[in-house]
Amino acid sequence: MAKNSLNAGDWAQATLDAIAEGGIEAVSVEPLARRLGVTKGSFYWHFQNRKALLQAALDLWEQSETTEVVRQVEHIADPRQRLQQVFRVANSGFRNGRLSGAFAAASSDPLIGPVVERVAKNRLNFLMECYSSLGFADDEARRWAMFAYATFMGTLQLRRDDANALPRGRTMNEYVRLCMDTLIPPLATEKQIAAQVLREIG
Amino acid sequence: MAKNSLNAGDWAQATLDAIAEGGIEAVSVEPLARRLGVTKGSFYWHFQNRKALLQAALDLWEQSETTEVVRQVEHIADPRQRLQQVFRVANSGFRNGRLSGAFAAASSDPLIGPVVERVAKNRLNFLMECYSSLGFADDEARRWAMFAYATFMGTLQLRRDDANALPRGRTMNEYVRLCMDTLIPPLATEKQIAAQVLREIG
DNA sequence: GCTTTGCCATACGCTTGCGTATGTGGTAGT
DNA sequence: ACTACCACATACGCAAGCGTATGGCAAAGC
Repeated sequence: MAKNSLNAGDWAQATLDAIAEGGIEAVSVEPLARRLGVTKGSFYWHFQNRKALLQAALDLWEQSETTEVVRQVEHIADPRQRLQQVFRVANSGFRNGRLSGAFAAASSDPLIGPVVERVAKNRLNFLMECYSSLGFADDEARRWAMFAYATFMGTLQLRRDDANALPRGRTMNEYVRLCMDTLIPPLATEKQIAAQVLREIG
Repeated sequence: MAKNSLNAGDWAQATLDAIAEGGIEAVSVEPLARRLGVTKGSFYWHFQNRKALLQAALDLWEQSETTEVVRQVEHIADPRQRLQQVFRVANSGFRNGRLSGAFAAASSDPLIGPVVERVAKNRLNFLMECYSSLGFADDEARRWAMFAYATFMGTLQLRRDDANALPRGRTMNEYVRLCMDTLIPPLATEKQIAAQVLREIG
């Protein structure tokens, strides 16, 4: 038995690819089988039904969206640089953006909704810890984390909505820099000083 | 002939409702007919086929997402207050958020993609004009507009992903205030003054 | 070499939804 | 009252997709 035969993981990966292209409605057994060069007989050997396939794809996505992404940035000690890396990782890969959008749009599905909610909570908690490490109090860190999370997700959606609106290269770098400079703010004390100084000037 | 009979607009509205609940795959003739208390015979009297219905729903959405929203805020002269109102309007209505998400997730559809792109361009241009009115140069206004647009859309998605993450009431107001205070920045000259003062202090 | 097991192909019935063709009741006009 | 027409309902054929049942074949084990 060489590696020319498929396993459940191959099906789950192909399912994620299909979802990224065509949304949740693309999770259909026979088209996926044609895509993989086999027939339904193969599928119903590895999975009990369509629902089990969707569950496997969801597990795979949740895994790679938490463990994998966090692992790429946890080695960075400085919270500022870590946040920057999160932003870059979150915006790398057209596929991941479309996957997030597809799952979010289908969150009314009782199988998908809880997973989307857990992933969102995890990412929010991670961002919150970053801002806590920057010295913010809990409630303030939570607000900034939500703000940053919204901007990250919105940037992905902006790329999906109008690919030309987010240009590559220099202009994109300037946009990223603006977001990062704004989303990694001076600490509250520094801000108060600046505000006071501005008042004295004005 | 009283008003107990349907017209094309009723079908388009019901289609938008269905999309907000179940995504694009919910645009199916017979379930929609059952939802409206009629049969397919009614549908194929008002529309040529399913594609025409989707087109009508898209037209209706594009109309209400540009003309309608812009009309709610264009009477506000002050750019700062106008941006605040845009943020509040964009975040009002759970249905509109789910509609945007559903259409964005299905932007690979050749019928949907161009509409989504036009709507995104329109909203971006409107935000750009707001920032231009605040005194920003074109390229800087464009960056801030993209930033604000991403945050608006991301906040909507955050509400969809995890409804509990965006609390109502006081905490929500503080979040909105943080976003607005940050997204409506001091002008470049004021910022430079503040930065210089901070350097002198530090 | 014979059987077993893993992996898949083929064939079938069933449901859902699309599109069409045609029937049908109520209303408006005359 | 008779007709015409609007806004459906009904009935049909068709295709796609799900799930099942069964056949087949190559490698592995003994």
